[in-house]
Parts: sequence; structure tokens; C-alpha cells
Amino acid sequence: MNRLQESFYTRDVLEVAPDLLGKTLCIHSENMIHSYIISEVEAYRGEEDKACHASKGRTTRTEIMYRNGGVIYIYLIYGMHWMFNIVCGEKDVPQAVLIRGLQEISGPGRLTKKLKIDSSFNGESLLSSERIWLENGSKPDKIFTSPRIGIAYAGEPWTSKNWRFFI
DNA sequence: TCAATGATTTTG
DNA sequence: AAAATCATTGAT
Repeated sequence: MNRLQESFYTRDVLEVAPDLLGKTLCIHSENMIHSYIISEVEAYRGEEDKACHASKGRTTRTEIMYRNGGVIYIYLIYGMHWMFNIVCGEKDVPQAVLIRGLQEISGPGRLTKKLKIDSSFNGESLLSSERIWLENGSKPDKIFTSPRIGIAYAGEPWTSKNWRFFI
């Protein structure tokens, strides 16, 4: 198996996020292995980043982001959509990458619905889980960047950081 | 353009 | 204990 290892995730989120593009997300469900190419991500970086949930400090909800890279952070938004995030960086450094889109699926809420990802994946490790992991893929030709989506409340300078990466 | 919908956080 | 917030989507 070609599973990505711990050293991939423990780097700074701004290195990991663009590096996730083109990688393969594998899900084992209903006796089948489904795989999808990651095509759109956003980086959330530290307590200073007002768009990051960890800006409120360490709480029961954000605790996951303070873990060592490679675990999954799931939360519900707008009362109906599960958001799928990958924790990055070293222990006690709250960083995560929001997976916003896969090659056939655009939209962070749509992809979790399609892949049947819910709160039961919260805290699951991509390094050891039997049902979800990442594998190497082809390197994308070109990577685009833009400000992040839906975070106007965060204010400057966070609203204008080009921390959204897509193919 | 805006209603749906619920866990988390704040006291609006 | 009650109200506001919110990394969205899909239907009008």
C-alpha cells in the first residue's frame, strides 16, 4: 500500500495544503474501495487566524486540531453539512486543511454526503484507519490560489490571505 | 435571493 | 436557559 505517512502531515499547513492537490483519498465502505483525487483545499492556521476555529482557544471541539498531524477533524456547519478537515503540523500547533472539493465532486458539504463521512470519523487517524486513508497521486500541472471562501467575519488580514488552493 | 437546520459558543 | 453564530447547499 502506498499510504501517505506521518511526516507528510506534520509539516506546516501552508506546505501540506497545496501538496494535497492531486493526492488520492481512499474510502473503504460497503466492501468496496472508492478513490477520489483531491482538487480543492483551504488552509486554517493557528490561534491567530481568526477564520480558524482554534482562534477561540482550546475547547472540546477544537481539541482535535491541537493533535499531531494526520488525524481527521469533522464538524457540522449550518446545521446540515459535515466538514472534512485534515489536521496538520506538530502536536499543540492547531492547524487543519479543509477539503473543499474532489475531482468529481465540488463543494465541501456535497463530498461528505457522497462519501458518507459523518461525525463518527472525528479523531480517526489517516495513518492507521482501516476505512479511510490517503495515497500518492499524480502531481497537478498547475495550482491556483485565491482568498478563502465564506470567512468574511474573520476580518483583515485573514480575509485576503491566498490560502485556498485548487487545480 | 434566501430558507433549512443543529452543535457550539456567547450572553447578542 | 436562551439566543446568536456559521469553512453551505439547493430550491424558488
